[in-house]
Amino acid sequence: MRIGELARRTGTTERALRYYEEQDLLRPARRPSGYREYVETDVRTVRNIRTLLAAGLNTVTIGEVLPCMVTDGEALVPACPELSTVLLQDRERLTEAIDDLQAARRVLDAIIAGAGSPAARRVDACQPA
DNA sequence: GTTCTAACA
DNA sequence: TGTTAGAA
Repeated sequence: MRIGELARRTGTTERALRYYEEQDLLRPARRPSGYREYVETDVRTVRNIRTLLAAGLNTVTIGEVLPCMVTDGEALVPACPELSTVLLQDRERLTEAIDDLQAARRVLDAIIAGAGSPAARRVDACQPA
């Protein structure tokens, strides 16, 4: 099938599919015309890629993990034992990212709270934006 | 009408 | 990632 059909059947865009190929997540063959030719199993692969992307994994990690994943109906299930460590490591990365964002929010909250102080009365210093 | 590559107010 | 231009 060509890129348009795969995009339709996976709820993605052609742009995304070309990007996945660029990241070596998909290896579609080429027709003499230059058009990409996808196989039936690519439908499932693309769905798995999207699930992993939604889990916050980057394309490099997805490339490593993808071949070790088997789908059980709707669920993606790890098929290799070493996989759990990679996934747990990524979970830590997400936890750190969350901590950083929470710290940023605390700083912003402090600034917002300052809006009520006397120093905030210098309206002449405010630019219309 | 569909896809391709390349590039970015 | 969206979008678009220009070509096949």
